[in-house]
Amino acid sequence: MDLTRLRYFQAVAEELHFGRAAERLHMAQPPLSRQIRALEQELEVDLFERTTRTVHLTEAGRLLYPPVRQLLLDAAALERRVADFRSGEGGILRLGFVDSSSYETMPRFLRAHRTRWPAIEYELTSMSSDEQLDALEREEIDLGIGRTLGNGRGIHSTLLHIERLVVAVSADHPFATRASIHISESATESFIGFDRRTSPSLHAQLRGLFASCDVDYDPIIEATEYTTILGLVASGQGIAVVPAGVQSFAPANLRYIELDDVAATSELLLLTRDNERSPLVKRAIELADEVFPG
Amino acid sequence: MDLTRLRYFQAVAEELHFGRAAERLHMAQPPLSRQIRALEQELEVDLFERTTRTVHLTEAGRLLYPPVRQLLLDAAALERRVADFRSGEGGILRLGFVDSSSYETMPRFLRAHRTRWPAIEYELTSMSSDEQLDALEREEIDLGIGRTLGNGRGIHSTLLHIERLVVAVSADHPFATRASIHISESATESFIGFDRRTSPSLHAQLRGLFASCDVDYDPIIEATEYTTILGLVASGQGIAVVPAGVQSFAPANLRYIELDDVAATSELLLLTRDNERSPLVKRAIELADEVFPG
DNA sequence: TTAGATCCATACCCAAACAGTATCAATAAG
DNA sequence: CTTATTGATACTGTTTGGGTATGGATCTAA
Repeated sequence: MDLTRLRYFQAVAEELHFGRAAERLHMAQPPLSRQIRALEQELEVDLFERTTRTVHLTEAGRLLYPPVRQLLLDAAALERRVADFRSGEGGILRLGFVDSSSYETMPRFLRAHRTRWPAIEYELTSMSSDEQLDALEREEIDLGIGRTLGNGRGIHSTLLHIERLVVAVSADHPFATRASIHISESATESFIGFDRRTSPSLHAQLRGLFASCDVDYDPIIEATEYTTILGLVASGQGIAVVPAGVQSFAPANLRYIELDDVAATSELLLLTRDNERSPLVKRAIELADEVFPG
Repeated sequence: MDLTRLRYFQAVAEELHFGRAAERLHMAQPPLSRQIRALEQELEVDLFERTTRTVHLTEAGRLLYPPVRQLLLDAAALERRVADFRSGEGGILRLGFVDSSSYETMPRFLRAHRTRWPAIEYELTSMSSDEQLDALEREEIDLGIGRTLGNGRGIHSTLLHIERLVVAVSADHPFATRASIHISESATESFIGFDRRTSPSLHAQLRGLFASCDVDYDPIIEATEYTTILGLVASGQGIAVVPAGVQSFAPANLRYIELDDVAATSELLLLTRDNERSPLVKRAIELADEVFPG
């Protein structure tokens, strides 16, 4: 079965006249008649009932016309898709993002991007910052939203947002009534943290921050999603240090406490390959500069 | 754009190896390579990035793969559709039915038919019995559910159901408290009836029935749908003689009264062309005999 | 009734498309 | 440095598809 023949079928089915259909298809009538015959023999059903004066659809023809029409429309859509891609209006962006960005920054970026380029499609994968750097190198993603600079690995980064770190505690924890605490006060706490194997650089960053206040940051439970971490915190199994962005995830018995320490921040970065040549990615970086100034 | 080339594209995209893809397509590798090149030139985009050792999809290739796969699945579905038709399991039945059958008999017939032949599609058109006879002759429908025999017009009929005629009156009408009446009692009533231009034979039938009791049946309002007629009756603008089947349509202030006259019946018939050769229609008649015995 | 017009089908021809074989060029592995 | 692997190229024979000319059937009009 061949799209050309289906196009011929559609034309004849709509005109119910071989001459006019041939004209519409910019061809002569005899080859059109022959192709329709060939299609009928291929399918082993008659599609038209013809006398020398009239043409009309058989039951099989009526049965086939609607889906054939749809198939041809879909094929045309496919061609438009290619045209969109060539014009730079379409394409596919593979975006990796850290789970903690999925509450604020990632949706905000995506919304702005979709508004500007509605024909572009996305392949979204949640992954840690370290996984993003690997995935960028292996060309498995085009864009990352993460927290780790990829210096010396051919990774370009654009600052999206400097976030405060906050402490998540359950509602019945002594800290819950405080407006803020110092890191040094948390020396005796049990921590719940992001999985250190998945995200070693995040772990190292927090460990360094806490060490500067003489606190040993060594989570007793680790998870790979913030909903898991915060659920464990809410059930009173420990406290967690998290980026401020996740605060929009607010179950009933969970409280977020500020950290007084000036250094308690984390940067969300837009990560791309240094040698990126895709205009889609370049324009995405420019858009990020507009949407997240400073 | 050609389905064959899209099939080649799909094979290479899935195998990521020209040799294996060619094998899968039962062809030699060189023509496959050439066809892929031709497709790329036709679309003016590169679909694969190839070295002499590796093949992988470009962005355009990734963008195209899912819809191409879908298009090929749709094309395969089209072929199955034809196969279903040839095997007699599929097809399209154009069914005309009188509005009054749409409350009981038509749905019952359709349910039985769909259960037996799930791959068959339907084109349902509400039309009067007389319109059905015309439509059958003009081959615009294959099957009719109506009340008029098409004797001498090459129409075959199968009895589905003998229905009592009943009288619909509004709740505050004198007849409303009666269990039954005689036609002769309705001599002074205003009638609301089915449009006589649309359905002359139904009008003639009722007129004849009432004349045998010396009542002049001459509706003052006529409509082409029973919901309209019964709405007007419910609002007290007259009474109507209707087949018992419509009683399942029961608004609050509407009452149905039996007719004592023995002749007050109407037959629902399955109408087909006498010279019908379609096995679909023949089997539909057989099914009707099973589902509506007697 | 007949001449003309209309319309789909058939016959024949040529050009373009396509698949096969043989072979080349580039790269990776030992 | 040799060998195996893999995609690209060159060349050839066959198939496919479209064009022109024409035939045969049917409807219309004089």
